[in-house]
Amino acid sequence: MKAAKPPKVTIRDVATASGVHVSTVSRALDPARRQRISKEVLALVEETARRLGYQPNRAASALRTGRTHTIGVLLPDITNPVFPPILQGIEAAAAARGYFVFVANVGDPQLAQPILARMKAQQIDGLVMAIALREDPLIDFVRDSGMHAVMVNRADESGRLPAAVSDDRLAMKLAVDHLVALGHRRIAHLAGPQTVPTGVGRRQGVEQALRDHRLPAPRIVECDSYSREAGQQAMRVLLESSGKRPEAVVCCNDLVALGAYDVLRAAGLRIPRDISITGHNDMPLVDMVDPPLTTIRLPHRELGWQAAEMLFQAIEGQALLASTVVLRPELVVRASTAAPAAA
Amino acid sequence: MKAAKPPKVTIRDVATASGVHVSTVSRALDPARRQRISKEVLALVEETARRLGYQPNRAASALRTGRTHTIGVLLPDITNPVFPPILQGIEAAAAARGYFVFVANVGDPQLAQPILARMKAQQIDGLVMAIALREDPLIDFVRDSGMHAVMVNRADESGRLPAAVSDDRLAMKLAVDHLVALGHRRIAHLAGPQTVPTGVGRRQGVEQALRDHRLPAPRIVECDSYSREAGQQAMRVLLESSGKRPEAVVCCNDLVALGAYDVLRAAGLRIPRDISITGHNDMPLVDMVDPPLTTIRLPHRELGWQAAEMLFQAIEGQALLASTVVLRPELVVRASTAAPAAA
DNA sequence: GTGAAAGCGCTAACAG
DNA sequence: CTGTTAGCGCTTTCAC
Repeated sequence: MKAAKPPKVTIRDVATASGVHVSTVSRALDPARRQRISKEVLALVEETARRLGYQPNRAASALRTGRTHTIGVLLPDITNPVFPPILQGIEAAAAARGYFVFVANVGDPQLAQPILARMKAQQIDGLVMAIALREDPLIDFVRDSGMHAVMVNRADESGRLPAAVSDDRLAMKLAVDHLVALGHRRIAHLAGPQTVPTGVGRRQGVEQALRDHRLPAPRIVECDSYSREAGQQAMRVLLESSGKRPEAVVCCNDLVALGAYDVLRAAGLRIPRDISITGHNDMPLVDMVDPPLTTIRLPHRELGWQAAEMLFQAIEGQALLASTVVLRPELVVRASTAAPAAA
Repeated sequence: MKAAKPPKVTIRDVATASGVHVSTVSRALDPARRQRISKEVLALVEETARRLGYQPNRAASALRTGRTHTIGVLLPDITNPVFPPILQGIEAAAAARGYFVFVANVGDPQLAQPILARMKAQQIDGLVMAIALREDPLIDFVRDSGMHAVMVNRADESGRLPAAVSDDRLAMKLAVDHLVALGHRRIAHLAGPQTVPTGVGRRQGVEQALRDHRLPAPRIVECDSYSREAGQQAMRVLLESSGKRPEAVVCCNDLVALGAYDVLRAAGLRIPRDISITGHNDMPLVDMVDPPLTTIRLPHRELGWQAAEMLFQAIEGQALLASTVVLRPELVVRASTAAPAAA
């Protein structure tokens, strides 16, 4: 039992009600060119539009102009806490420009292409991609489809698409510098999957930072994924490997660091007394774990905002100011790092 | 420098290429009525459509039919970890039916109405609302606008809109039963804001469960919001109030419980030795805090899925199977609860 | 089972 | 500055 359905009021109704032609109404209601309308008519039209409760029909305008004021966002997993703030940033930028955002979770990479096809059918004006592996053919597919697109969080190394990313190398340098300043020398790295740009970038960041300090190259164990389980497994491998135990471990992200926590605790080692640990992302609640995690905070929301802004620039035909925006991460020192026990 | 823009292929192109009329193509490509087309023509049309790379233009079909295959979702804050799984559920249900989802963060309740107006302009087919206070006029606004809408996570007590919710009373009963079984008698409750349905429901759940055990009514402190800060403040009030210290505290959600942790730790009290704590939501990482939090797990993803399914039923004109779907929460016992130290 | 024709609501030339 | 006209791509009567 719905209430009386509100009678759809169109631009035509507004036109007849205010005694002008539809095209005049169309112009009056478009901010971009209401200036070409006389003050009186403008006021009249706006008034009657409000009075009648006129709501423009975007579907009609989309059909005519080919622009829907809609963008798509492809995420691997909205449940992963790095993505909500990114999405929030995108959404905020979109709202500020009068755009809406379609979100699609692309759990299985296989689904990306069909989802993209459906988004094209919906006539999206542009696309923000937070997925894409290294050398992903999807990027070519997107470019060839002639769609405006940008990447966020994961850079496109080949530069085929604009991107907004955090500086992975700097992030790892911040972690290493901190550990070195505390007096650590034997530093290991639990690296992210080397199939993904961030995995590579962070590993290189650790390596470079250690070189800069003229310290030996880190022992590196690669994780299968950015998960706690993968972190556990990698930490186990690290502990079981020969040689002296590292004094500190730089982890590719917080979940992996927490996986390392699990294994170290099970092995009877204390953090940070026996070993220091750093993460990356500053996920919610990592300040509540035991011990609170020293990590790298990323400007996730800002990343989303910037990516969306770049996209809108492209959509609106302006020259892009930059093809890659790199934002600065920040070190957050907590209790999982300390000077080594024995000098 | 874009690649050559792909020439838009329309239904008309498919028609001429296959030597039939556009309306035939239209029918052939619509699953609902391709049956009225002869096998040969059907095959021919499908083949040429594929060959030309035809993509239907949803904007055109939307203009004609008034259906966009698009729904809107209003969230208070996607950054709050309860919402991503809900959104994921909604999105999955939508994708399964060929719909897309507009997400809007409604940080300030004042923004809800303008956002809604814009969504209407976009011709959304329906709306999932995860916002709405008790007695929220927004609900009337939505109903009066003649839009299909459902609520998720927060119920509409007045029954004006269908809803998918978790059973708040049962959730609190599970927590109380657990604490009573451990031997606790003096149980307090840090309640959620009583302006919000969940805040009221959970409080009533605690009260009822204690009555069921013939135990005294709980001491109750109301939190300003579902945040850690509010939890700290409420716990401080509880500790400073007169009377014997409670043996256990049932918190309205995990963040509030973690706020309680902060204050108890600062006061030199140990959990669970001196006091037991329970949460609600089973947020990511609450199993990693010190001590791991006993809490209530909600079927968030399922909630989103069910809400979306109800919405689609309404959109597609079927009678709703239920006006409120209530799903079962589940107790997750960890280390923040234990028998009281002294019997 | 298929074709013809009209039109959803809006915008973009082109006149005046 | 405003009106006229045409049509975006699709669905849907209504004929045949």
